[in-house]
Amino acid sequence: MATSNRSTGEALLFLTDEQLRQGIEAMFFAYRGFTADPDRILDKYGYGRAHHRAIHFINCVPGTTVNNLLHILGVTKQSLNRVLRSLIEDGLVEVQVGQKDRRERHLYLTETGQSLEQELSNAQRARMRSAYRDVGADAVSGFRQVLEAMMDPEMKRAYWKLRDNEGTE
Amino acid sequence: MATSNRSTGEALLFLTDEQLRQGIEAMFFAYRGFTADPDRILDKYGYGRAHHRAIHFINCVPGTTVNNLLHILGVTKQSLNRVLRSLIEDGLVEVQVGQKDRRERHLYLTETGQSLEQELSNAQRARMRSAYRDVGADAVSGFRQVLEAMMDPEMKRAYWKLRDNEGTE
DNA sequence: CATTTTATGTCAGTGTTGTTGACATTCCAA
DNA sequence: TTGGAATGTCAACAACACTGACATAAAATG
Repeated sequence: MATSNRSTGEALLFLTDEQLRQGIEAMFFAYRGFTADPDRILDKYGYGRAHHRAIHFINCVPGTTVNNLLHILGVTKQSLNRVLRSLIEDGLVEVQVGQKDRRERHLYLTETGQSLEQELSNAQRARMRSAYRDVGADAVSGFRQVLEAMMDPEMKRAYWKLRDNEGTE
Repeated sequence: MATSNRSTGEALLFLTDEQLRQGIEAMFFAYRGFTADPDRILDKYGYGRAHHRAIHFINCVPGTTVNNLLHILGVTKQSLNRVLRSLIEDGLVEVQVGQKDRRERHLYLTETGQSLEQELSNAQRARMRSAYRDVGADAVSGFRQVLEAMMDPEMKRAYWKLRDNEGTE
């Protein structure tokens, strides 16, 4: 494997097993940093990462249904339900029964929920902004390209759908 | 916050809250892709991500001690011990009492362990290689720069220490 | 040599987050 | 109207992280 990479010449040196291994480890350590700040905040309120993800995407797509959220987050409805229940009980998330289809539950952040979302995303953005600023626009563009190329096709669709929502609403 | 970004002019458009939010979501979805292939393999053997991480770094630094691994992985010894015990029982990891300091346990992959490590890292590298190839060397360089800038300083040291080990051994 | 520190391992208990299984509700179509 | 599909809820369980307490062994220090 390594030799076949090398045999293709210097132009593809960035595809050696060693380079790929370093990329894998960089992802591992960077993701730890990526979640570290929100984790500390969530701890204060007795929440975990699952709560953060739910809050993030409800804020991103207000009025989304449970089923919709399920697919974005990639967990079972039962797992999501536990998280949602505590967020609803604590008054961070509001539920509206669907008007067209009364099986559906539409989810919204309350003011309290929005306030926590702000606290979380401010912290996460601060780290991201600092990293972006350190490396410059070109590196950021490369970063985004690689991440997108690493996603499962299904996740890529979810990712673009979110970006489209943001653009049209 | 958003307005303060915009007021700095077009040169820093990549630092808008919206750009940062997209970066955050890209990290989330990409990390899911990043772990998806190994997760499927681990499932076959009844292992989880914790086992993968241990196997990866034992393979990377053969003879590492438990304490060393603890710091790299950022988990408690109780948590790591549960994972190591099952890997040792199943004959994937071998333990050698330290010769200089007999309190230390040095960890090595057995042949079986190396074989699983190969299976896992081949799958993970395949996705990484495909992503790298899609976007080219420049984008990969940017990717690596941003990841490194996102790490906690302590993690950055661990990351570089691993890269140095690889270079000198 | 006595004491302290370090490295490791274990037991018990807890919390978050994922899973399945069972079940209720609602909608729609045959 | 009856049966199936979609949606959501409740209960029980498993994986894996955590803390705290404790045991052992060996190195380091006085």
